Amino acid sequence: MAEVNGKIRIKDIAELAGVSKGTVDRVLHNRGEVSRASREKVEKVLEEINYHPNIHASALASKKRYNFHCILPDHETADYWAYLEMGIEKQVEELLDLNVNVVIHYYNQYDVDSCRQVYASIPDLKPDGVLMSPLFKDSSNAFAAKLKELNIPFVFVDSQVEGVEPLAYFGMHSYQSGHLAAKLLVGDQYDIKDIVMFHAKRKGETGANQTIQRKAGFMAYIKENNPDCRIHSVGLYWNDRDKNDIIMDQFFRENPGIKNSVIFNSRVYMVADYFKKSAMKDMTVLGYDLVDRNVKCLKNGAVSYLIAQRPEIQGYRALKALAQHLIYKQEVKPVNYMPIDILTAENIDFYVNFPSI
Amino acid sequence: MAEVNGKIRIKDIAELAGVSKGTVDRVLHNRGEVSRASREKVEKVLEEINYHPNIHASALASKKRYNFHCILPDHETADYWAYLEMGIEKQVEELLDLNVNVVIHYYNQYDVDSCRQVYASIPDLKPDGVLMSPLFKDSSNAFAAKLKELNIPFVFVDSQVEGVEPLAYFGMHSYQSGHLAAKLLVGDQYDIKDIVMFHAKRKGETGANQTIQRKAGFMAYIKENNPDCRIHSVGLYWNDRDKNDIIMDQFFRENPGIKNSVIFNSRVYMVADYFKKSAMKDMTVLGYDLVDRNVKCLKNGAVSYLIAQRPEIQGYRALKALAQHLIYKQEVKPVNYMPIDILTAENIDFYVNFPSI
DNA sequence: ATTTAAATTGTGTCCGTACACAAATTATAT
DNA sequence: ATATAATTTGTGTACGGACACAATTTAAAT
Repeated sequence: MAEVNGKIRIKDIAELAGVSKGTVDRVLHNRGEVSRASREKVEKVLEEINYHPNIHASALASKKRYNFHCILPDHETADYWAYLEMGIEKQVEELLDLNVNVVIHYYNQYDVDSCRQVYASIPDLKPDGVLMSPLFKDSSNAFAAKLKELNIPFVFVDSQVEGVEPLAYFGMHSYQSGHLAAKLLVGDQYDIKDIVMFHAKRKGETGANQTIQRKAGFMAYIKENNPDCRIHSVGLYWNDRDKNDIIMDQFFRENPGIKNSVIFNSRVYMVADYFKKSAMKDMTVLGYDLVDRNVKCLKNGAVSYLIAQRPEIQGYRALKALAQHLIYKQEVKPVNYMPIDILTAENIDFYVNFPSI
Repeated sequence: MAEVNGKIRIKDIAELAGVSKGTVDRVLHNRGEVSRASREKVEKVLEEINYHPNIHASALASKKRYNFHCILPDHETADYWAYLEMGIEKQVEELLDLNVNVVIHYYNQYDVDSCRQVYASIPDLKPDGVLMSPLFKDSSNAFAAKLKELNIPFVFVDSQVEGVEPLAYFGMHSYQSGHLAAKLLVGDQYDIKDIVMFHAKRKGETGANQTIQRKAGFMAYIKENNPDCRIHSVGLYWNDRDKNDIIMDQFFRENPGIKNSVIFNSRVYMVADYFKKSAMKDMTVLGYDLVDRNVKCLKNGAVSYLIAQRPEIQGYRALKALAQHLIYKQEVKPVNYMPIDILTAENIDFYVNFPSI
């Protein structure tokens, strides 16, 4: 039998220390001048008792106002970013009564300029904190440096960029997730000698950083655990299905018998659809992220494994990190790698149905 | 760019409706008598604006006191129940300033009587809510009925018992987790023709309910997807390592070449240790729950897969469910199946290092 | 029409903290 | 020693809602 309690308030501390509650307040929050004698009296009492401020009273009385700004790629409903944003919204609800105002800004993830434009508009808004997904490496780096200069704390979600330290990062350890992908796809089935890996044919500054890391982890695992296995790389155009069909037709004509494929992003449903259309049964397909179409493929067997990274929690925690730092003055863990979740037809339902926050 | 705000308080509603804040309060909380005219005026205003009570002010002003009682098996550090209890403690912290007092009672999970004794002691404590792990089916059922009769809401964690509906259940869908275990262990590797399944040789009323379900799901999957596969069942004594060695020695002498084994509880490390000791390499071993020793086995390769069920979150959410029901008067989802997490050497670190709450 | 009871409504205080401001004390200057 | 400034301390109010209690209105009884 264990019990918890103990209610001591500021006025109790004041009484015990023989000072006024104003002085206790000054000691607690390090504001205003306090004579050495008073400070010591209060600190002595604080050491002896264990005081927990009443967060509700504190929140209620606080006169401070905060403005947080979030910068995310524009997105569809029910895709990866939508889930991340849902997490943000959840945290917004909790921050509402803390006088925190949150604004979300969107940029086109295929257009560096749109992103730069958003970045440029932020400083004038005098944010108290910024949450951002630094898809564009260079621009994001420059913006982060600017925020650092302005002394505005910022957090990264989804991906990191080197150069400037954020208050916190929430996202996947991409390299390790590639390792896991390889383990799931071939594991120690040494009879698997060919794997096809699909990737996007894109251009520009666009990140891909995430997928590059994933791929690297994947290849490293294969090299170490199944060195005879060949990895075939095929580039696809996500927005041109007809072209893809031709590319894939040709590839599988030239490489029949390949049964294992992997895609390091959320477009795995496109590949799965192709296999379905081409009546290529018994393919083992692995991809990333729980977007609706992927979930469907997982359930009907067209995709064997999805690797997921709890985007809602990323958004929720990242925004919360700003509040913890600015409002509660708590320490914030700077690097937060998300769990790398493995989803199959057998466990997907419980994953999507369970409210993660 | 999206924004959220809008601060309307009770006194604003009162003003708009032309009544006093007391009346608004009565309408909002359905307490005391309110004339039809007043009620309608207030309700009309409420429909037009969107009022969100300030949870901090509400918590601060509330004069209610609550006593929650939790009933758990006694346990070691860092085992399944310890994690569940950590989740409870986390929630306790959040409930502290809501004037909620939480007491945890322990029983011996191998002794029905100790459990009955705890159950018997609860009603006198006049709990406002109860959280329990109903390992012992019959006794728990009777106790749940008693609580129902006393009109005390209760939640189940870990396992369910039929008969009496709890306010909420948080736990794994055992049957489906067995399915998943089978998929991971044999998947569509049709060359696997033998599997060994270890189970506890125990006696008494003790649940096992969970493991029975897991086993059933496992067998069903094998039967459907790999009907030629034979499942060998071996009973072990968890507290007698020497005896187990003899049993396993004999089994593997009689059945050489079996490479796949499964255990439907957290004692998988015992089996893994045996394999290690007996220099039986390349065994594929699957077990349940993230207890420390299992994690160690997973990392050093002695165990291939662990299936986990987020016990901290079970505890956290279950206790929270009581608060949501009693304090916030919110609806509570009655059945909450936890995600069924798949852990391997490749993703375990991120899982254990990520603070789940 | 009064009185009395019942129903309804309004007022005021408290919860624990933050913070502005006034009061008191101490230091400095003349 | 006194005036003045600087430092330190104490007091009071606001935050928004819960709830006790007083005040008022309406209904019932005589």
